[in-house]
Amino acid sequence: MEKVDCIFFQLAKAYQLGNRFLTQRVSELNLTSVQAMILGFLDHEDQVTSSELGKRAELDSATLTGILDRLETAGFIERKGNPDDRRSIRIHLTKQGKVMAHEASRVIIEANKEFLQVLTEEQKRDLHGIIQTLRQYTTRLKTHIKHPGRMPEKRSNYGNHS
Amino acid sequence: MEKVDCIFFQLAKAYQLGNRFLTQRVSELNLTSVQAMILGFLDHEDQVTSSELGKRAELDSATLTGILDRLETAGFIERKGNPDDRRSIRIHLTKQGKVMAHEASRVIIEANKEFLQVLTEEQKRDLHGIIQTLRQYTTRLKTHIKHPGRMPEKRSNYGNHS
DNA sequence: TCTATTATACTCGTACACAAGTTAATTGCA
DNA sequence: TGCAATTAACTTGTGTACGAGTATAATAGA
Repeated sequence: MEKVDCIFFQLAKAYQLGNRFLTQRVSELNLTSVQAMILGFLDHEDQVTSSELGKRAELDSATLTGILDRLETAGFIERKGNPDDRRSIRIHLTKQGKVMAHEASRVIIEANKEFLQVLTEEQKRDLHGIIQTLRQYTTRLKTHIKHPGRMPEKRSNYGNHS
Repeated sequence: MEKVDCIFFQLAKAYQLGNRFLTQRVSELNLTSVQAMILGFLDHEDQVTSSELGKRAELDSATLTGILDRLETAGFIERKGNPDDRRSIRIHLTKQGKVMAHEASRVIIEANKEFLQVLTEEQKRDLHGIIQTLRQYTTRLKTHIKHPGRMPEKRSNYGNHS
């Protein structure tokens, strides 16, 4: 198996290429690529809960917590408690966070165009369709979403702390 | 910018999807996806230097060092000094490393086929071509390969250890 | 020859991805 | 109503990506 024929290798390198590209573009804003994308989501809609944002960004809650920590430390977002559901939080952009989110969106759109400019319109459509197909079909085989049932059978002494 | 139209987002999720898929397949060997691929490279050609392997796997030397550490700890490879060039090392598979490398190759090939089975032959060719195009053209804009020249001008006191 | 440069492999620090597990709050159901 | 199951957010630990910097060895040029 040559690496050229290995889809996992090729996807990894394509991702890394895109990620380095975007990372460089947003580095002028002192953001990472992921932070910029999260701000982009928030630019589109503010005041969401962490789990809602996680669903949209398709991020693990552990990963998202870390990203939000850094965005909060940087002063771009704030976490606010939700009186309606005291488990959840609301994420909202600060004043400078709004400015930064708007800038991030702009840079991402720009980078997107530039990154794809080597492809023909047909190739762009093809790539879009192929990724959609892969994601739709393959997600069922192994998702990152927790399986609700089918745990490896613990019965009696579960939670037995004596 | 909807996330569907963001190539960076789509590439990231496609990669993560493939990576989770392969990770699950090679987990029966107690390997990570990257470890399996490195063993796959070594299955193809043994006794290479770290930098040579890094070039083939297109990995940063810092990243590769860590991966080799874990493969060495697991007993699959050994690092041997090279008398011809005392800076470099030779990586070679141990006895059980050879077995594992062969198994890893097998599982990767199998997983590759299964992962791509939802695509038509034409889509596979398209995807291949698109990724090649992106990687060839875009690599020039920002590579992870060190620029040999053009360092930010250090002159006199380089290596001045007094 | 001797010094500046380059190459090899390494360490360190930061950021993500993700599995697993925790705590507290909410919901569902008998 | 009361308890089990679920949910929200977080923590912990491991692995990977990568920028930056280090020590040692090899090499090229004056």
